[in-house]
Amino acid sequence: MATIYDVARAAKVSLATVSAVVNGTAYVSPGLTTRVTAAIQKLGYQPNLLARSLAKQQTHTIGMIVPNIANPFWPEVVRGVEDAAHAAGYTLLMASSDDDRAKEALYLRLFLAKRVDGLLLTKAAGPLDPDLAAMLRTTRTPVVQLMRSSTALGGDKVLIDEREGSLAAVAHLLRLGYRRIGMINGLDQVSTSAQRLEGYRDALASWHVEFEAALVVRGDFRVESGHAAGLELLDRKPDAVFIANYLMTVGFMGALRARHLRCPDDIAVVTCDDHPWLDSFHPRLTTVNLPKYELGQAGARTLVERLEPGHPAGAKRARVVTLKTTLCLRDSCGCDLRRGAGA
Amino acid sequence: MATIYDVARAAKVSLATVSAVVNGTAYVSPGLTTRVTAAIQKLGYQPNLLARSLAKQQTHTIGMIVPNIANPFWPEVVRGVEDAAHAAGYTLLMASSDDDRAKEALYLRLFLAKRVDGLLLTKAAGPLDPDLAAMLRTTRTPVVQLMRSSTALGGDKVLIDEREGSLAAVAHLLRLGYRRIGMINGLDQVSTSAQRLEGYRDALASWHVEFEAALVVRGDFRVESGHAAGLELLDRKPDAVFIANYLMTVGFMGALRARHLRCPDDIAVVTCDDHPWLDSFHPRLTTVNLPKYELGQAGARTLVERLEPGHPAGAKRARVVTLKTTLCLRDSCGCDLRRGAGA
DNA sequence: CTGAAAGCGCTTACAG
DNA sequence: CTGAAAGCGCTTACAG
Repeated sequence: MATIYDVARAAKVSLATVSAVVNGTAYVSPGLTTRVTAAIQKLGYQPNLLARSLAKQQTHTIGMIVPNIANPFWPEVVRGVEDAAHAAGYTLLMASSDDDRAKEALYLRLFLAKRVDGLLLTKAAGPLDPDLAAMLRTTRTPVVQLMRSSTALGGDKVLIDEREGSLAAVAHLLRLGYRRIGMINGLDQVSTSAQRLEGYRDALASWHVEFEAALVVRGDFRVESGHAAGLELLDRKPDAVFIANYLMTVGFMGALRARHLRCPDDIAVVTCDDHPWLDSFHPRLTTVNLPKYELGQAGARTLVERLEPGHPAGAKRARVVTLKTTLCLRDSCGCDLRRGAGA
Repeated sequence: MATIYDVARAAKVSLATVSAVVNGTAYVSPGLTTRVTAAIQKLGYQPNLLARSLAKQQTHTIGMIVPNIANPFWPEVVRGVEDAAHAAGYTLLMASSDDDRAKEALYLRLFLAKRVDGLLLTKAAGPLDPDLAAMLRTTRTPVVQLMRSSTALGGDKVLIDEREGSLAAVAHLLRLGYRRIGMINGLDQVSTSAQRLEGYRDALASWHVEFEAALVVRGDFRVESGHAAGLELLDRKPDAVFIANYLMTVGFMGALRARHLRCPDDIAVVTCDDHPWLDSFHPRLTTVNLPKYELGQAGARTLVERLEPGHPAGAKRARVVTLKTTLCLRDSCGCDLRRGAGA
């Protein structure tokens, strides 16, 4: 690969001049400019961004850590990030933590060592290694928390109003007349799980339905856990169930089949996270639609704003943006069966 | 951040000594070693990988370009890549091309400028810019082609035997007695589309069913195109249809609803790409299961092998590995309805 | 076994 | 407006 030296030599100018025309960072006379661009053309010169990054102390790369890219919730979020990041001139380093703190720490250190300009983090279940928190602080690497909020970390956050979404979902079930509403929640020590539980409890409370601890069981966002949680929950004879994500709902449907139960006839289901294909297959799921793409997009934009000069970095206060959900009514809640029944 | 200079000064040794203990690249006496490690501890020194990369001409980063991470086919592939790459000490730069050649070229140049050690590329529809092909060659950046094979590019390939998968799918439909089998294929100028069509035609041929060009319509892998293609195809009264991916099948199901047709009662469907949730919703799709995770894993491993020394880079011939599909029988093909009917 | 020096390919004051 | 020089933070021959 040709270097800036080669170009300078070919154009018979100095390094600084080449750099100036490449970056448009200073006026260069038309004559020299054409000589330089010609040399660049001829040599096929492409600036080495590694060297540039080292010199400028800025990589134009952002690191993103999600729990698991293979969980269908995340790809759309990543796409939002990718589009917004790219539009602002940033590239994306990606990794999955599997909600494993050790893995998360590993990737975090790695990304820091690679000198990403900033991080988009969906905190793995549990606290953040204090070492890491300190490192984040001393390196002054901005991190915006995405989807999940950890108190171990300050800074910007882009979240979804899970409490309200869950409340709406459970209130809908209550309105339809269901009274033994189970819940399959996500991992403990994850902020969304706490918020969803809160929404669930608030809905029950406002309908004066007593909270029954045995009706909420915990999963880990994966299919198998939804299946296991479902079997456990079904023994307690709920008439409806609210599930924290799609993959666990898939598992729950398997549990239903194992018990020869039908949805929504025997039991109603409302779940979090909508997908284009839910319309086409039965039972058509009623869901709390989470704005995935917008989440990623807003996250990346927030990070970029924090990164770009012009915003006196230290001066700007932490920002937290909260996106709204919408309830997406279909068949699995038993709307059609129950309409009016609970009124 | 502390630099290697700071460590050297604190430990009262030279740079080379610090480098030697950090990298374990040469013997250092126990005394100096402890002094150095103590200094590293005390200063919280983390090597700057950017500087290292520049010096070593090696970033331990690989770039991956997929058509669209939000298409549910890709996340699992990315996960396979991520796991294998990370296991070998590589980080992943990711981008979606949207099957847009210009976007692909942009990302390719960017990744090259960032000096990725190698690339995992699922070629966007259409040829590769000759400039880019030349650049890939002169920089000697290994690229392994994933899922799709472009003749514009030599080198390693990790593919799926789409022809055989499609043949099995269509043969299954023929065996059940269907004779007017439509096809919704993917984008033109994409190798998988050609192979799937080939499998479709071969199946028809071996059953002595005449190929009817009007029965194969083209989509672009997205939901809307499956819907539009479906409406078009349904006018031609097929009794079964083979669809090239999941998203288009989702769109096709919408077209079925619009025409008040049921699957499999009125029309049978077999599609490519299996998912955990297909078991839980109706109609339960019969699919050609594509080994997504394995594809990504094999791709990353192939690339890493090409990258690691010990394998005389130039000497090793291009390798192409082809993964097998399996037919996953469920309800949408009408197995239950038709068993024996076509025999 | 250890250290001084050059080099990786850029950017950016600072003179002229 | 243009150029020589130092610096970004490492690695790696090469002496000693």
